[in-house]
Amino acid sequence: MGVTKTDTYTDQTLTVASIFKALGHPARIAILEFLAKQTTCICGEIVAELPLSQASISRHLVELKAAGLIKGTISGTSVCYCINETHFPLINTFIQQLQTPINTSCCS
Amino acid sequence: MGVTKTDTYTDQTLTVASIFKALGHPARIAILEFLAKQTTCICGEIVAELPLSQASISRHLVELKAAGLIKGTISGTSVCYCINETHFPLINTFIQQLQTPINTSCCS
DNA sequence: ATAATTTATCGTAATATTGCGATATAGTTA
DNA sequence: TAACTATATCGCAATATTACGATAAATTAT
Repeated sequence: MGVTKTDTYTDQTLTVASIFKALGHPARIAILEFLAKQTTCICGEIVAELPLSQASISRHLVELKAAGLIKGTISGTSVCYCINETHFPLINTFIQQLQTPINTSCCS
Repeated sequence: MGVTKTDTYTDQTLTVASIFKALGHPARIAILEFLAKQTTCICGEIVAELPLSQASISRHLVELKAAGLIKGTISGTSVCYCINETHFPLINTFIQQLQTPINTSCCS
C-alpha cells in the first residue's frame, strides 16, 4: 500500500524515523556535505554543484528544512541555507541506545 | 521519476544515504528499539510486538540486514536477529562532520 | 514601471516503497 | 515420512518519492 501505520508508533519513534528519512537520499546528503564544507551557502551554488535541476534541489531543500536539518535565511533575491544542528543530539542518543550490550551473547 | 542519479555521487555519499534510508521508517526504528531492549531477539517476538503482518516484518528485516544494521542467526526453525554496530561509527562521523562551525556567522 | 535574477511551486510521468494474503521453504517433531 | 512451526518470498494494489520543464512569486536593478 505504500502507507505507514503511523498511529501505532510512539511519537519518539516517528520523529526519529522522519529525521532519518530526510537523510535517506544521496542528493540530500550531498547538500549537507556541501553546506558543511562551504563558507557560503547560497541556494544557487548548491544547484551549480549537484547534478540536479533547480526545481529538484529546491524540493530537497524543502524536505531538509521540514525535517529541521537546515534553516534558510532570505538575503535579497537569494536564500542562504545553513545546517541546523537541533536534532543531532536526538540522532546521537538513538544510536547510543542501540549500543547497549544486552545482546552480546546472542549473535556471536 | 522516482529514480535517483546514483552515478554522480561519491560512494561515501551513497553509502551514508543508504544507511539512513534503511533507518527512515518507523517500523524499522521500532524493530531496532525492540532489539536493543530485549534480552532475546527472535523474529517471531518482533512480529508479536509490532502492528504489522509477518510478511511485512520480514521485509523490513531484510532491508535492515541489507543495510548492515542487523545480523540474523538461524537457530532451529527460528531466527535470532541482533543489532550490527558496524556502521555506527560512519553515522557518528557523518553527523560530526556537519558540526564544523564554518558557517556559524551565516544563519544567525 | 520594466526587465532581470533567484527561488518556490505546479503538473506530470516514472519508479520505489509499503502492506497483506497466499504460498513456498526449511527445520523440527511425532 | 508426515504433520507442525517459523520465516521468507511472491504477487498484487495502493501510496509515496523523485525528477524535470514550465511557470509563478519575490526581490533587485535599470
